[in-house]
Amino acid sequence: MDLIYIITMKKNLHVNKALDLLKSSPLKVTSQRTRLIEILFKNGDHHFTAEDVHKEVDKNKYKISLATIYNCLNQFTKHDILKSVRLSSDKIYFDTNTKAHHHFFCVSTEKLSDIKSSDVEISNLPTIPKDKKLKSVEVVVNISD
Amino acid sequence: MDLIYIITMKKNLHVNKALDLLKSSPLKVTSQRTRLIEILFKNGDHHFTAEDVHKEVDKNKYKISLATIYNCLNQFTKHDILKSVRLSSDKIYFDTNTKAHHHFFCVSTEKLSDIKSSDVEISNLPTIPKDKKLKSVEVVVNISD
DNA sequence: TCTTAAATTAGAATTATTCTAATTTAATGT
DNA sequence: ACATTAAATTAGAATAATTCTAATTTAAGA
Repeated sequence: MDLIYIITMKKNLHVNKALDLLKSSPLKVTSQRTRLIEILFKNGDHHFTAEDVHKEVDKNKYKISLATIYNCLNQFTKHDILKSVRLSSDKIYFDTNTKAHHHFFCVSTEKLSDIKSSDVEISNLPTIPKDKKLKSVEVVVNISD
Repeated sequence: MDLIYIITMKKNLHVNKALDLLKSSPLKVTSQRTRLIEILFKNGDHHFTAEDVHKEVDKNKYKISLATIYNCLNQFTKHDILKSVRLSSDKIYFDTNTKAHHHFFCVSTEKLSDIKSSDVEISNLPTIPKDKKLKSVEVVVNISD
């Protein structure tokens, strides 16, 4: 009995980290947000669209409306719990890895995957136009089957 | 009178190049396509959305439907007369420069501009996943006011 | 000129996403 | 514990860019 109890207590590290980020953000900790974080972070770094999340929510028989899914993904992105990525796709992708890094995008499967930072290096950062400030540098390597 | 005639004959180099591409493509040369190319290429390399083109068409009092503008931009892209670019924007951008190159995107003004190829260099191209083939490498430097 | 496949068009449809406005809830102060 | 209030959730409507449909027109080759 004690053993079962211990196993139940064992929480996923990535989930806990994301929950901590949520707690230390100005966002309120709601059951929807907690459940979404559990779904999104349980398998470590990965990539998904709002529709992917919607399907996973349904599969888990959670009742979280699509509007809430969009709200949460956007709020999480704003507060650095997620990162969003735009590609040659009509959908917005989200990434649990919020650190600066780059991506492969397979145009056949529409799947996104990380490029290790060490695997790509930009040797000549171009000069930013006068009066503008740098936001981010995104490298997308488009691949196909 | 002869002089006026000569000036009228003087055609824009970029426009002529694009018209030649159209002629040597399998696409039919229609008045709509010719007019669009004249509008798009008259000022050399630049960037625009379908809506930008729609406004310019209206300004020139041409009657080209929005459906045709979309059809043409897509066909031109497919046949390498234009190139399309996706960014952290809900709109698709088109570029008269079809050669491989990179972009600044200003998130404040939503304007796209070219980065000279010589101004950015990727020193370590990451290893493409097995069974996939490389399509393109796109570097977007997001900037803001 | 005839033929035919391609192009154009208006307007409807689609799709991802955002908005609205009513209801519920979390967190704070009493 | 309880009341207050701002934030969150929700269903469904709205939006906006883009694509589709199906009827008409046109370019280009026989």
